[in-house]
Amino acid sequence: MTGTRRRSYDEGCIAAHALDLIGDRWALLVVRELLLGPRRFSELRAGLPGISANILTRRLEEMASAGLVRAEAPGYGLTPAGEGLWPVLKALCRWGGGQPGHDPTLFMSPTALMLSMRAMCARHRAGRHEVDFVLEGQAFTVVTGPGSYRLERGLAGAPLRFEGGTNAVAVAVYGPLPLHQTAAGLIRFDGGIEEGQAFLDLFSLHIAEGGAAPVSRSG
Amino acid sequence: MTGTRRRSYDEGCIAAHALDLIGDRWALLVVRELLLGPRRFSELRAGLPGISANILTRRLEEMASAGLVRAEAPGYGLTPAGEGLWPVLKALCRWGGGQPGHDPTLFMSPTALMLSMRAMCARHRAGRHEVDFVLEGQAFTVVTGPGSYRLERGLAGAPLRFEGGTNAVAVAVYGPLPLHQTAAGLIRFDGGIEEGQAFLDLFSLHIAEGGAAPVSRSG
DNA sequence: CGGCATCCGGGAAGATACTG
DNA sequence: CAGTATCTTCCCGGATGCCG
Repeated sequence: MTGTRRRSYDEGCIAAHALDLIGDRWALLVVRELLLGPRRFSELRAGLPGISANILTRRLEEMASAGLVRAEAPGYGLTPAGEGLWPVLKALCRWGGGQPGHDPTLFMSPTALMLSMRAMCARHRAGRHEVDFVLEGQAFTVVTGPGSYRLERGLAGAPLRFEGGTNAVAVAVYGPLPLHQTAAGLIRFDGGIEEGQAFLDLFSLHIAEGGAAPVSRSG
Repeated sequence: MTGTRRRSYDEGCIAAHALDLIGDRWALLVVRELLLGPRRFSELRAGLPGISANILTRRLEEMASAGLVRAEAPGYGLTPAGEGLWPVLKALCRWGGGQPGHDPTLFMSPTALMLSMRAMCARHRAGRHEVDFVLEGQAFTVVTGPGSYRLERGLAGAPLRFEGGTNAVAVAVYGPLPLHQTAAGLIRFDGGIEEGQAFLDLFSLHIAEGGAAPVSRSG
């Protein structure tokens, strides 16, 4: 049987309502894995190695009945409501990047890294860059510009290209080492190293607070 | 004693890390109740009627050891890390407001309503308004301006003033009726009804994506 | 193999009663 | 007022098995 009546906060607060819909364990991480396009059941499992199959099945059912996910041709995709969760995930990334206890050596899915970069990019000072990524065989393209950030699956034959394990590329992006010291090791970098460094300099796990007003007063 | 080892997603993803810290049930709602200043244990319970005392105790302990909450003079307050969660809560509000199934007749805490308004205000087209609120005895002051929104506890003797039950005021703010039809009933409104309507027109549960202005319901 | 159903153990959530 | 103690309920998560 379906759970008939799911656990609810029973509040009129819209944040509580949101948490009624996507507050269950794994739910937002499933959204994360689907944000760049539909995925098959096994691909979802590969991106969420900690989830067990029956929990993923249950989550997908619940999220489908909540209107966030729908079964598609060979797998599952987000509905527009599900895609609307990107700002939530982005806010989580920007907050979580500043919190201690983060262990970048733990498993990271290619989608998770690419989305975290979209969340953490200082796009207001971004020049135009076209960058291809190949992370454990999965291809992505990033195009930055002043105030804009485009991220898609697939390759574009961009002048810059990173390839390697997701965690290794994450170290290149967020770690302290300059690109010319990183590239030789676990990842492969193609393109101009100066522009590659300029691109990587856009990303930091610790977001500058925006400068003006404290968060508690405005926002 | 402490839970020794808390459940974790064991991922390097920073969103997963964030959820490790504030993904537990009730955690973000506790943050919500504390965002406008410290609260006593009983005040937290009053703002979260669905939580039981032992769960609240446990959550506060865990959130304290995660560095989000600290025991203060008579109760509990947020640390800077905890206050940094406002963008997450704001994103949840803005997403949840557009999701079906929301029941505004359910319990709503004064803090929840005031924060939801800060999240949903179309502040880019806000004129300057000073508004006092008294919700079930709790006082708040809102000052809007173009692009700004200040919200604090306490009264400022503002020219506009709403008083009443939280849910009734929420209906006035988000509901379809114009102020002159609402005010007579469950809530009390003091001040110029035109300016009051202009103020209320800033708020909608459904955020227009590109910033297009929702239809005014004053006419 | 991909997807889903079922059974079971452990642990968190939840209700209630009680204590300093 | 601010929790603690205890009991029950339910969800999570692992293992297994069924069916396409």
